[in-house]
Amino acid sequence: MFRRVRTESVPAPTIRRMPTYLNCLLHMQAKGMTAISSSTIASMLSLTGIQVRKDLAWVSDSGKPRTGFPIDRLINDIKSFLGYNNVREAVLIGVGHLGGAFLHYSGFKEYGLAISAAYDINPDLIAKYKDSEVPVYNINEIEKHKLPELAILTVPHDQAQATAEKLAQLGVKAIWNFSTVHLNLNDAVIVENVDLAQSLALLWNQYELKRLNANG
Amino acid sequence: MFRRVRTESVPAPTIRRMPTYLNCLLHMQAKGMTAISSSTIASMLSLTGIQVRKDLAWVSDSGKPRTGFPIDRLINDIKSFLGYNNVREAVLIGVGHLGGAFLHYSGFKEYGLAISAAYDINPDLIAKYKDSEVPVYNINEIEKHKLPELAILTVPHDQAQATAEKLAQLGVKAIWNFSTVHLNLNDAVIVENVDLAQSLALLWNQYELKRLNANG
DNA sequence: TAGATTGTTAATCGATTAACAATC
DNA sequence: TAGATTGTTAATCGATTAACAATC
Repeated sequence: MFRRVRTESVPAPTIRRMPTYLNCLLHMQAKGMTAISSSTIASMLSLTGIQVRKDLAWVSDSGKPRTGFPIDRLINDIKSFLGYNNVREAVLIGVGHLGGAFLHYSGFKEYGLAISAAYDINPDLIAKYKDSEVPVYNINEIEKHKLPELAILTVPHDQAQATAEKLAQLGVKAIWNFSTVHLNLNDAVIVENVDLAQSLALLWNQYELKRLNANG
Repeated sequence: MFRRVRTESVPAPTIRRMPTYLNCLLHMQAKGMTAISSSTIASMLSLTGIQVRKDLAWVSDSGKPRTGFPIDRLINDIKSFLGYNNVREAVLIGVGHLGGAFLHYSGFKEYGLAISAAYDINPDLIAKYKDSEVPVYNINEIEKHKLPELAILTVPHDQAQATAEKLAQLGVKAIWNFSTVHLNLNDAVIVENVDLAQSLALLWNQYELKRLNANG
């Protein structure tokens, strides 16, 4: 297991590509491969070998001239970098359509993420998940509980800022924000936004560009 | 309505920020404001005035010295850029947890996106949405239907590539890919990936960095 | 050894930031 | 008019790509 002494921090684009590399490697591992070169990875992911090598150098020193990267070890190095080898607990705030889907979604545990409890303000939704494996509490009770440092925020946009402030007050250190609202919080709290509209905007822009080019 | 003659294309980071600007402006509009300066927008979104001005220059020429940007017109210019003023039809492929949430989600229509039909391979899921407003068909029937050019792909990862190939064959030009698989398709098809693991990786990295700094 | 593939150092490219002239 | 705020042109910063030496 490789751990770089982090004087510089890993570039954000590199971090974003890591789960993609991991996925690709798991696929090749399942196929029985034991080693792979950067250029093979690159061609599978529509990248360049240089970029793959530079990215992987941040998290692993397992690359060997001639043979490339040993898949098992590289997978472990990436998982370790991404924190998948430890379990991180999180609370889920809001169990509407999206939050409800997360409550059922078993995939998070592959990312080392475990939802320990969920909260909502709506008694109907709380009742709906009465028999859920993850307990769903009324948000009024949240102050009675010891919270983990990570929260997943899936509340309607008009409640996002107020809820986030309360979470920060209760000791939450990082918020995975699925509302479209930009949260204004103390710098001590890390916020990562997931906004589908951003992704859709990129898709649409490319689509239109291609259409315009095609039609002269 | 402003339309730049696109010789250069809009930078991706700029495109990604557009929905955030729009959201902020809608908020201020609801509060009764009629004009706003780039630096006010910037302070609300933790950006700089310069960046906001440069971004907005791509989609609007409504900025005026002394008074800033007229909110109504700017909103319209951004909506127009993002394609929210027209309706784009899309098919939804896969109605599991995430796809099911999308089927109910009314928010897409604000983005000018309308799900015209959904498909799945699982008869139980098809039956579950028997009375859904959006019809859910068996994917075996998909070839009988005329498809729109946009597809939302929410199938399990082991079916993603094959399904995408079929969609491409049937004339789909753009795929919004929620599976974690990198799709290898003809260049004619645009693919935009949404991978929660990428976002989680960024969150986690920041969290760890801060923790390491705090603990010396 | 020879040669494929790595990691590093330098060059390029693009986005952000700074400086400032234009203008309502 | 004076001054606040815009848009533009230049400088900086960071990521990607290229060139190449190191090495198994």
